[in-house]
Amino acid sequence: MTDPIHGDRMNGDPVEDFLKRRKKATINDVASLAQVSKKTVSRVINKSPSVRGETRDLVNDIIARVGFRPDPQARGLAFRRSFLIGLIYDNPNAQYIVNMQMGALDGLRGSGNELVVHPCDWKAEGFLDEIRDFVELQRLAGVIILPPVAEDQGLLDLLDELDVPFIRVTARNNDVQPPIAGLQIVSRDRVGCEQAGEHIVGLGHRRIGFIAGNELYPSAHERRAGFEKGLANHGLTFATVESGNYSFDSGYEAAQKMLTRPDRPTAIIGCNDDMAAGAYKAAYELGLRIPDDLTILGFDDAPIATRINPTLTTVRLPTRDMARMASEKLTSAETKPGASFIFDSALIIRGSSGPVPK
Amino acid sequence: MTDPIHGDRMNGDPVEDFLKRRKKATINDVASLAQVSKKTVSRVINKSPSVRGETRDLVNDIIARVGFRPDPQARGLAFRRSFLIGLIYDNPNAQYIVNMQMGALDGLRGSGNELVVHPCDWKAEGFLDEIRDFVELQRLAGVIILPPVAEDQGLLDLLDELDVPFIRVTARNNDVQPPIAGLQIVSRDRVGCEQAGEHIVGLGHRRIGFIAGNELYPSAHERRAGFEKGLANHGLTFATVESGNYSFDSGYEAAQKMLTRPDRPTAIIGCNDDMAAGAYKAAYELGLRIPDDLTILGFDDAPIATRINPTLTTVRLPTRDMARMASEKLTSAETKPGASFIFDSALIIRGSSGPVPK
DNA sequence: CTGAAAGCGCTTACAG
DNA sequence: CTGAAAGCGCTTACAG
Repeated sequence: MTDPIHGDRMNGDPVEDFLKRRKKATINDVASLAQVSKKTVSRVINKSPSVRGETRDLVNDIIARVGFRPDPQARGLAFRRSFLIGLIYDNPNAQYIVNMQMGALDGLRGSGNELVVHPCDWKAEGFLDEIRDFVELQRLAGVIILPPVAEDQGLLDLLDELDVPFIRVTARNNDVQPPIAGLQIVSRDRVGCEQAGEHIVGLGHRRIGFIAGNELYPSAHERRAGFEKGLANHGLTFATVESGNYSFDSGYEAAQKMLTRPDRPTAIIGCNDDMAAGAYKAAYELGLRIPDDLTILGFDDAPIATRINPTLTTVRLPTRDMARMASEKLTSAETKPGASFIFDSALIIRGSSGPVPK
Repeated sequence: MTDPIHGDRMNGDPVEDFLKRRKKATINDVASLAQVSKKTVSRVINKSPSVRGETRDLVNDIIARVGFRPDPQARGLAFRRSFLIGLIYDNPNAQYIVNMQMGALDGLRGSGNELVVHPCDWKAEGFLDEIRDFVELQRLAGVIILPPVAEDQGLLDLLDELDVPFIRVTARNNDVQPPIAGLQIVSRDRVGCEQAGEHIVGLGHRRIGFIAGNELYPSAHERRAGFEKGLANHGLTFATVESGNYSFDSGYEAAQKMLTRPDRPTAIIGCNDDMAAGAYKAAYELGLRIPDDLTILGFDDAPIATRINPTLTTVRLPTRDMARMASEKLTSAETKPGASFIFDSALIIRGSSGPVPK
């Protein structure tokens, strides 16, 4: 037995000898141990079909035994692109961001890509230049964009120009707003909101107030449409609507206005949990008990939803799953250009919604 | 004027000609335009002192005009390390994580490094192997470790072995616990907690309950020591202590126990905001008003602190600044080995602390 | 199906 | 103070 290929059966096995040197294996080591050219090893790494099965198995065996993993920097240099996925966002919701990061990482696991986070100031001048520098210099393998930046057409055009694959996360409903081309993860905020609307009507509420979000954001538009649909299913409309901007303070102020009117609503829907929590504060200050005197609903199922008293009835989106899908589809060769992936929201009933006060 | 070096004064300026090709400049382009070797350009990039001032200025001028930025992958390949900083953590506090990321990015800006996030499961088996793979494969330029993983001696040993620079964020007080070597950002949780202890004693409270964190965590130990010091300054000790684990639920249960006793405390301190919020829930269910019937304090100044009613008196740490310092010191050549950088916490008085009930 | 040569864009080690 | 050669660890383009 002096077969150099099956050297493991010999004394002085070259693979064992190599391992004794305790050095990280390179493609050259694998090539020489397998007695093929480095190009062939490269083909195996990149799953080229034009490698004889026997050769492939031999090379893979050596790769496994020496623990070879191709250097992403060297590969990146030759490929003219890195193995880095950029995550671009300008969003104040910390739990949302962390969920998205976790999900994106879930989808990247085993792909050889890493996640580079890139919070930004969407409204700053020079925003696009800054993104251009980032994407070009890092030669990103792909970009995931979160709302609301994901609605910036200028950014999308830039990424197209830079020829970097990207995927957007959005609540945009292409039946309502002009569709945007390209890969996207679409949340149907409307679905759970309609359930929520039905829910409070079912509890007997008839005077229902709504704290709106900025309707330039698809999420705000879709959520409102969903809540309205839920009411409309029973012939109702909002008794009163105040504008908000998704912030706690704006929710507080909007609720104050509604609750200090003589015909105050018996239920208030916030377009997100933070504004709903602001409505809690207004109710607290006015001595209104939740849900006995006032029902409140939100959207997001943020951590705060289960930490305020009573716990908040809200609508949840599978954010982590959405992000996992985003990174999977972004990095998969099978993904069809322009594909959309849809996720539904769902109502979560907790303690803040109760029967209409007599 | 046919001076090739100051070609910009001629017709057919070579730099202008190059720019017309609209291709990203490489070190070779800069070298040929500056009529020096690429090695000299390399020296300028890397701020080698052994370059004649005149040559350096000329090269820098060309670099600026063609917008040359060295390719991090190529540089990384030659340097045998990347320009990536890893952020390793296993921490459920989303706002804390986001703050740390923002701060770390603040400190990295302009350094040419990017931030690769690496949440992990500290208690999973194979944790260290997974970190080893990550650090080795990416050839990280440095690692930032957040609590509580930052207390894992096995991890620190591994990073030492891998010879990657790292810096820890910790609440560990080296006067109390055995010191850990290496770069560290140290928060003095004790300081603000002592202020907080003084604060409630000053409000007249004498029966004070404490919801502890896991005292294996330096933060939990230090905070407790600080609160106790604040009381001790006035000859007081905790009337009752319940254990907790930093979770909302554990705070809720601990507070329930304290508040259902006949000699219930008039003030409860939670070792973090989440547990304090749990105490709110217990108080809410028992019909106790805050702060009229019960004073509550927390630690963190998490988002929830200003979203619950009344707003929570708490202690704040400059988390973002700490992280900025971490990445600055980690990547700076001037940083002395083993240096510590100290940050104090501070009391923030809000609506949840009031005079002791009569 | 496989390989030798050249190249990705930088730096190190060595000269001078 | 500056440069020509070799190399980092991969892949592309071309042959065969």
